[in-house]
Amino acid sequence: MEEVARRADVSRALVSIVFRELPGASAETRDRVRAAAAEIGYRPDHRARLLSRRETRLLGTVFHIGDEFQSDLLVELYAAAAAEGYELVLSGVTARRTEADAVHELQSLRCDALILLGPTMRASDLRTIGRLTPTVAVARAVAADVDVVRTDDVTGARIATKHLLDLGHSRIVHVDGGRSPGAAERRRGYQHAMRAAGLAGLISLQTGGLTEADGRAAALRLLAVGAPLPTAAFVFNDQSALGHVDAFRRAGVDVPADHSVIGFDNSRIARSVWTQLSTVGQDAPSLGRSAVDRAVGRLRQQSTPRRTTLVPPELVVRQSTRPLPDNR
Amino acid sequence: MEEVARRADVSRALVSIVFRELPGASAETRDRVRAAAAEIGYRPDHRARLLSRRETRLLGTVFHIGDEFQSDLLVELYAAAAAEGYELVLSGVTARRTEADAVHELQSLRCDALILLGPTMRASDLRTIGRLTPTVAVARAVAADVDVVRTDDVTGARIATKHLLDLGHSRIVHVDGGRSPGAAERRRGYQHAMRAAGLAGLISLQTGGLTEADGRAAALRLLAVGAPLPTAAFVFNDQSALGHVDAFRRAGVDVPADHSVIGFDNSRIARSVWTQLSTVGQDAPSLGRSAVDRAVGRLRQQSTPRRTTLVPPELVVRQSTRPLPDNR
DNA sequence: TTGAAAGCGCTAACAC
DNA sequence: GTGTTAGCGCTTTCAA
Repeated sequence: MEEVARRADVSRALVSIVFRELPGASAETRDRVRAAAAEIGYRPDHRARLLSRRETRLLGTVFHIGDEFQSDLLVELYAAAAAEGYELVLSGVTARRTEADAVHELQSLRCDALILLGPTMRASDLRTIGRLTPTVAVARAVAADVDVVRTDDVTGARIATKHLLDLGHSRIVHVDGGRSPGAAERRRGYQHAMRAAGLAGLISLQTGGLTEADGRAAALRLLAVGAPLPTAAFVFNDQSALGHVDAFRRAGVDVPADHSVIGFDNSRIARSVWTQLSTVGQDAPSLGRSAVDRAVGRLRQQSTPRRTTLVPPELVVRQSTRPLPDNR
Repeated sequence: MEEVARRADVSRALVSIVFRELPGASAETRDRVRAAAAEIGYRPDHRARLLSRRETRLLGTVFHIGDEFQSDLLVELYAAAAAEGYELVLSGVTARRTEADAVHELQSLRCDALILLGPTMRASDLRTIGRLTPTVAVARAVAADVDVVRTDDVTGARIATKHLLDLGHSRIVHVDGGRSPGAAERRRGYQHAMRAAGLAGLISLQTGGLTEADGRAAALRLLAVGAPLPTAAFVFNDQSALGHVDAFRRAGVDVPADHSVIGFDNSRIARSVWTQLSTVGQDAPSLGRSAVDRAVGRLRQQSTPRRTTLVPPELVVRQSTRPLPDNR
């Protein structure tokens, strides 16, 4: 820095001002300083900067490595953070690196706030973290006293069911997510939609889960009961929906001609030409923006009450859902 | 730190020793210090630590957010780095955040070495980076003067082709990756294997690419030519292979009964029950370990010549490849 | 715009 | 084991 100052023939303080983009230097001087820095390849030392600043302007983000949807979120978080003048610091969770490990790393960096993607830790641990640092939990309902930003699962399930209803279906089964996060909400949304359509009597729930195997098992149970089969199914998530479709097809049922299926998540596999699965997609851009907004908002105004932000999901119609044939 | 020292009734220096796990403190003292730290929730300030250390013991890692395989690598890198006493710092690339941006962040943190996953930047830029900081490029062949750790594509292609040959096939087509990274090597491996089997005359190449659409287009071209169709295909990657399979099936060809297909990458979609694609998998654990070993090795011994480490891939047999029926 | 001074919370080196 | 000193490379504050 000293060297840059010397070359640009200004003071060290001025170099600092230029690199922090603060007022107090003429455009001409800024150019001169930047040129001098470029000459010797100077780049401000981030470590020193962090240490000396009162606030780090760091948003620590914990994510689960390999999670497809969290990747989408990270993309949005990077953009939103930059727009707010904050920097994102990533800390990944793996089988051998716990969420607690990841959080500790970020805490020791003195991040101003923490954004936790799909945290699975105990509510009490979350609360402890939240007391120390402003914390936003994303994409998971948690009972701890922290800000939460997540998709409105009830609405999502209602949208999915409504889509099938609009296509003329009435014998619609819901293969649920068992005890998975969000499963209760999606059951509720399905039931609401059915009741709203005056089809309370046709509400039909099958216990499912997160995996293809879960979807397959539930489908086999349905098929074992025999006719009348439901003409449509709303399945907890895309993975399970694929198992469901596969089981129905193997049993000789034409999907979607004789049986429509809609999933949830808009995961990558649902987009493949192989599957072309209709589904409900989470709004990653909104979730990302909201998460950063909440974090930054709390930093600006400490006393805001913690609250949950619900982001509505959107219907994604592909090839696995069709109007009910006239003869059914 | 001062406060911890006071409570544990030791000097600040001792606290430092305990937290760095250096020799020079009795077990009893260590316990006392740790207890005192826990009492007040003390955790060493990472920023200060980084600033004062001569070496940061940081391995900066640039990865492309959303890339499935790079996620697998990150998991291994975290483990390998920890084992070597280094810390991993992640910096993600998105549509709006370039590799250069990601690298700059890591440089300003003064990472001891850089690990770049699948770098797509120009060789000259890579060279510039490599001159400043020890750098390892992973999973991509680059002509710059940096260390490279990548899968042995030639061997992988040979293994895939050999698998088909072992099943009795001889009319084996290779749908290649066009100008994609690795495509030339895989073509070479295929040709080697065919020649080694005395089938040079049956070598058949189709121009393909990275996507399902590419695989489909190549398949349609093959189908248009009419019989005799190849009885097996080795396709550049899993995605393209799925397009290939889909096109053949739609044309009434039974895969795998009448046409075996093997892909490359062992991507998540290949593992799905839907696809059950035989493929060639990159050895993520070895690649990750090798990358860290190279980086750390160079830090310990600056003068090591730069070199490329080739990691052999492995055959993954699933349901898309079958022995050649006797009547063919 | 400048210059000076203090400080961020550690590590490192050394004498004790 | 202790205590001291000297940084690490910035930001922050203040008076000029």
